[in-house]
Amino acid sequence: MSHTRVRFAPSPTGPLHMGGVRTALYNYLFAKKTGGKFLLRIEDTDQKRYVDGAEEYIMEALKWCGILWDEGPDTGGGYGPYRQSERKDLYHQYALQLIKSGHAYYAFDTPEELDAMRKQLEAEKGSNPQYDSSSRMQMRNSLTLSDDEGNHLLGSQEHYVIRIRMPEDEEVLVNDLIRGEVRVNSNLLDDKVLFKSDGMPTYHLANVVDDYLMKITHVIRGEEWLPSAPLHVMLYRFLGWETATPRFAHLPLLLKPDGNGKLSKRDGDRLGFPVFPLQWKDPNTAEISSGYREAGYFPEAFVNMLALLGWNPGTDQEVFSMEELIHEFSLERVGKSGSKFDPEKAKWFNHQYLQSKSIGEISQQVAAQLEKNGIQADSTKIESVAALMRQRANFIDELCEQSMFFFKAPETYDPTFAKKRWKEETPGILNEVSGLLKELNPFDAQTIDAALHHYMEESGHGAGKIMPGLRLALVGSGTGPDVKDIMAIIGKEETISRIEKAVLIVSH
RNA sequence: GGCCCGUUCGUCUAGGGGUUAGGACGCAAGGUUUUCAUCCUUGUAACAGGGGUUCGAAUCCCCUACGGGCUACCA
Repeated sequence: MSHTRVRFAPSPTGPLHMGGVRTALYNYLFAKKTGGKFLLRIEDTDQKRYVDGAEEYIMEALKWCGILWDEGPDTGGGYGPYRQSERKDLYHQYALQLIKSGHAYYAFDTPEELDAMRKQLEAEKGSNPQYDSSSRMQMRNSLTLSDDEGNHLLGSQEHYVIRIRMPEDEEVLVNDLIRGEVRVNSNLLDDKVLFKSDGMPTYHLANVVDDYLMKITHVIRGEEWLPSAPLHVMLYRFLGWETATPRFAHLPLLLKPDGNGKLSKRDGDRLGFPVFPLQWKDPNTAEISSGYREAGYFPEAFVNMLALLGWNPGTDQEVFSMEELIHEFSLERVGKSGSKFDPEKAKWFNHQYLQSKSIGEISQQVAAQLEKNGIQADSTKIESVAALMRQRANFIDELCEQSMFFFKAPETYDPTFAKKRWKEETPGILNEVSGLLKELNPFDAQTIDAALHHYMEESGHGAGKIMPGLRLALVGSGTGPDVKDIMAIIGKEETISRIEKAVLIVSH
């Protein structure tokens, strides 16, 4: 059995959509699972739509996700170049080959003529105007023109395209790994342009030629390509590569969380979640689109979430490392129907990873985030805070936000909580507690806890009389972890000082 | 309009003739005897509709409805 070779072939027309990332991921998983190669090929045959920085963005995004290619524009490989614009000279000969074998022809129709044809056909037939076997003989092409005329036009620098000559009434079979056999009659297929007047191939020709030359064994791509798959099958046949036709797998689409339709950038803006892996700034409009990386997602969580959107292992397991995904993945377990993206579940995945990462790694990121907010602290303290606070958060920045009081004494006190829990006797109690805390040594959570309980017994005050006041003094609000843990982390001096300050301020 | 693909809790999904239709997210209630979270427990909720096939259909077939994709000298 020959080695599997799959490719991800994005077009550098902008940032990579998360649906595109998922396509890349499934290709990658399939390649690694089967011990094959994963290649990255840039499909930049449309120079009009080329966007500066898009190619770099795609590569950076894939790398961030840990989706690494074995062959690609930067890494090279035995089948390069991996940018279609650099393969430009390759394609013409195959178009020519098709013309010679009678499977393609030159067409000279101008855009205006094509437009007129469509309008006329629409009027005549009521619908479905196509450049196909039924209409091609009414157009200006090498089939209808005399050889002399045709040659003259070709020689006179007149713009022309090369179209496939779709045969009449033939059944075209696409064998799809996900959907089974899809049959289409060739009468429904039109004479698609294969070679454009600008000297570039269209996607259809280029992807078939490159897949063949790059020895691609499996084409795993989005469902939007299913309608043109029969055309690609025909191309393999006409080029004489029928036995080398790759297996196809058309992936279901990623849908918007509400309503219908595929997930778009608009939905992200509207519902407040990123649809791109990385932040992107449009070089033309300067418009900024948010990314998962900048939103605080771990790449592992992002990838994990994406993997489960359309694929499942058939077990209850939901958290997967990349290694596990590679081990478990199979195209057979990819679903057929589109998946609505659920931003809430995405957060849940990040929460899972925030819990399972090492304290060291979490602390490092917390420290970096704190520094951005102008806070420096020693790593031991940050580690304690991270360990105590991470289970309450989904993201690093959320963790930091909720942990600010560890590093800065409260300047205001939540009035609602104060009104409810700060009683007349509270200052007195807090003064007693603070006096007691002064004597504690060591000042750790266990000792503090014991002292607090001892005080409760002695004084007869219940926890409800003591704790809320302490919390307000330490945090400034009614939220947070156990007060004894807070005290232990901020230390004796700071604890005493915050209590004294609160006693002074909260009671007015 | 035409062609193609699809349809199980609100969402992601398991299920491949016989199940109390399972899990997860979300939501709700209770618990962890200070809060807010986390966490644990419980609950909530689905086979689009109609015909077949069969002793028996979520599972197989057909039709309808609905949804989506494609229908460029874009990918």
